[in-house]
Formats: sequence, structure tokens, C-alpha cells
Amino acid sequence: MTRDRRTAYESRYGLSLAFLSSQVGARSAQLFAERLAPLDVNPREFAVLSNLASSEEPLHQQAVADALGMHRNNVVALIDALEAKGWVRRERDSADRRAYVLVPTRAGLRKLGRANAIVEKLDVVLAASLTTSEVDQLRDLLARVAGELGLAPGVHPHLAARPRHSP
Amino acid sequence: MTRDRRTAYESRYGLSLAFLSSQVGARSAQLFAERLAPLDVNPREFAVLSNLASSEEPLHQQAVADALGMHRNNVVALIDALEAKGWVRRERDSADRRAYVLVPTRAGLRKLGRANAIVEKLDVVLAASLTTSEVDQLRDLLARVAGELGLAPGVHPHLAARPRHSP
DNA sequence: TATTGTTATACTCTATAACTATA
DNA sequence: TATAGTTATAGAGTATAACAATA
Repeated sequence: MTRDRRTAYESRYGLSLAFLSSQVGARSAQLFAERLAPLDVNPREFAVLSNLASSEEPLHQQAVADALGMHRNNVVALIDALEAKGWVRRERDSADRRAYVLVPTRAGLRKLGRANAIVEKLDVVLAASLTTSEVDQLRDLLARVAGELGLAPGVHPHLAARPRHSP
Repeated sequence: MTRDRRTAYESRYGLSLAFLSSQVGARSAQLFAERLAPLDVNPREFAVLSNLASSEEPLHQQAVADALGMHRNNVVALIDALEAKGWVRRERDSADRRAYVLVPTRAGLRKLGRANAIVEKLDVVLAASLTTSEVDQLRDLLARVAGELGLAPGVHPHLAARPRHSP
């Protein structure tokens, strides 16, 4: 009976691309956050750290906000936290005294390395029941859908100003 | 330079299955919520309506909470809203006077039909750059990953009690 | 006058616990 | 005593607007 209900349920939206991707993506994000937590990092801090580390020139807070689609107001507390943990330093920009240059520390880069390792391990879990070529297919198809949706590589929609709900 | 940064960014996590699925899924959920809003429905109300409509026997609030992985406290306001809009009726269960039986109204079922049509239209958008067989592949692969993650068909992780964050 | 970073306030959503009425 | 539904309170997270310092 529960099984019958589920069957009917599926037939409506449960197997739509939109729902399936949302379901899998939400669970992935939960798992990522859970596995990141023991490192004392949350996903937003990870995004900022990664953005700083992979930029060639030093970034201002406003630049980070722009890159990740966030409002600069919401970057302040994030940098506060990263600075308190000793992973990022604020340095006054000598060229523009209003702004701070954000510098990831050695400890911050080590943290980032460990966080990236967690992403890789999580991918192993997601791919557990797929062959190698299926993994490549899925990655390729998802990347094409991401492009179709206008998503920039590495920029998560939840980082941006968002409407008040989703699920 | 922006392009260079992105390349470096991607190489770290931007093309992981975990991040790609989370990114695509989050955007799908946003789009779904946006397209649903003009119907005066939110995604949680949609989930409840759909669950009620596809159940063979009438459900109690607690049963809806169980089916969707929600806490019963959080179902109350949802049913309040659905009842206020005339899409669901509460009827005292004659067999158990503590409980309500939830009955979707004809107007509620019409709303649900329109919401389901929105899911279908959204799928067309997601699939815009894929061939028919690629759509089937993607659906199949996502469903298998969903199974691997222990996700029940039609039950969105965000409906459940959740840790305080995800992106 | 515009921009960078900051702070303050209000609002939404959720978790938790306590309450009532039935069983 | 346990359970269905309800209500109240507190907390996290965000949006918005306003502020100081500098351009």
C-alpha cells in the first residue's frame, strides 16, 4: 500500500529531471556540509577560501562577493570567521585605503586541501553504483544542463541572494 | 584573467558530481518555486497536496509528516494554508477523534494538475540541449545515484528536519 | 557623488518543548 | 501512559537600509 502510493507519487513528478536533480543535489549538499563540519568549515567558508586560493591576484571583499554572487554585507561575517580561525588575513590595500586585501594563510590553504579531499571522497560515494564511463556521462550531462541554466562554474546558486525558499 | 580563475576554480571542485548535482538541483528548485509562485503555491504545499492526492486512503497529518519526513509541528501551518485556500479540508476521523482526515478538494486537485504541468515544462527547459536518449540516460543515472544515497522516490531532503545549512 | 566595509533592524523558517484532547 | 494536533519561544540566516571612511 505504501508501495502503491509511492508508485503513483513517482508517476507525477518523482522521476522528472527537475525533481531528481534537486533531490540528489540537496542530499549531496547535506552530506558535504556534514563531512565538512568536523574540519570546522561550513560550505560558504569553503567557497570563499577556494575562491581566494584560486585567484591569481589578491581579492577585496567586494570582489569575493561579486565572484560568488553574494551581497557584500554577508561577506563581512564570513571573513570575520575565517580571520578568527587564522585562515585568512585582512590587509589594508595601499592603493585603495577603503578596501581590504584578503590573503589566505598557510593554515587556510591546508584546510582547503582537506576540504577538497572531502569533495573527492563524496564523489566516490555518489558514483558507487556507476561504471567509470557512466560517471563521465553523468558529469558531462550535468555540466551541459548547468550551462543551459546559465550557471557559472563553481558558483553555487544558494550563495546568492535568494528567494525565501526552495524545496 | 577571470577566465583563468574559473579554470583553476573548476579544477578543484566545480566539476565534481557532488557540486554539479547540487548546483543544478538548487537552480532547478529555485526555478520550480518561482514558476509555482504565480499559482499561489509553494513547494512544500505542492508536496503535501501531491502526497494527499496520490494516496488511496485518506491521510492524517501525522501520516503526511511521516511520508514526507517532516515533523508534525511543521505540518500544521501548511495544512492551515491549504485549508484557507480551499484546497484541503480537515475532517474529524470518526474512528480516532484525536486525528483529522485530510481531504483534497476539487479545487486542490485542479491546482495540483497545474503544478504538475509546471514540472513538465521545467523539464523541457533542463533538457533543452540534450537529445531524447540523453535525457533518458540522465534520468536513469540520477535515479541510480538517488538510490545509492538512500533517497525515497518523491521525498525531498529539504522537507525533513535538516541541519542548519547546505550550499 | 560613488564606493568599501560595517552595523543594526526586521523578517522568515525551523527546532524544541510544552500544552489539550483523546486513546 | 501514549498519541494527534496545536501553540509558544528561541535561534539561525538573510534582506534591507543606514552609517563611516575613503575615493
